[in-house]
Amino acid sequence: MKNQLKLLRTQRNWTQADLAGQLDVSRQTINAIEKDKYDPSLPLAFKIAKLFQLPIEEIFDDSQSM
Amino acid sequence: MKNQLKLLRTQRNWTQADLAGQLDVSRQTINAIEKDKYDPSLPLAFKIAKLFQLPIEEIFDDSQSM
DNA sequence: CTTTAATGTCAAATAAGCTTTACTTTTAAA
DNA sequence: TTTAAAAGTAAAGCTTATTTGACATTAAAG
Repeated sequence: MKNQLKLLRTQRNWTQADLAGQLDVSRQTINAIEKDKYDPSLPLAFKIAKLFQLPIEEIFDDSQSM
Repeated sequence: MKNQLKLLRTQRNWTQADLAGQLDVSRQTINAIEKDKYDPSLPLAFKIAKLFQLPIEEIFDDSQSM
């Protein structure tokens, strides 16, 4: 599943560690999601969407997965 | 995390097994999500949203979680 | 060029999502 | 009221998400 996390983060001049801090997850989790190692849990996806004030569908894109 | 899965399903007169079949998951997975035993993965949430043609935020509600 | 912050990655451990099998309880209809 | 379908539940096992800790690579600024 592709996502816009890196774009949204860098637009705000946040480091992976900054974003991780705001979301209460580890820096490695942010890195893994940005690098498409795995998808976030649904609750984490909600938290991300809320932080960026965007619908989940505008941040994550499942068009090829499953 | 609360969700509208049971409502959406019963509105269509689908059994848990029907829905599970369309989503390619087990009947127990549908039951567990409806009974709030756990949250679906993000890819499954996308699949559910696509099936019901609704935004994820209109099916799932994280207002109290995390 | 060198230092330092940021990013990438890996391994081991734990937690959460999901499956299968199997059984019990509820619902509803004949 | 019996029967069958649907829903609920539970255990064991597998997969994926997340953490921590550690180390390597990249970038960018002095």
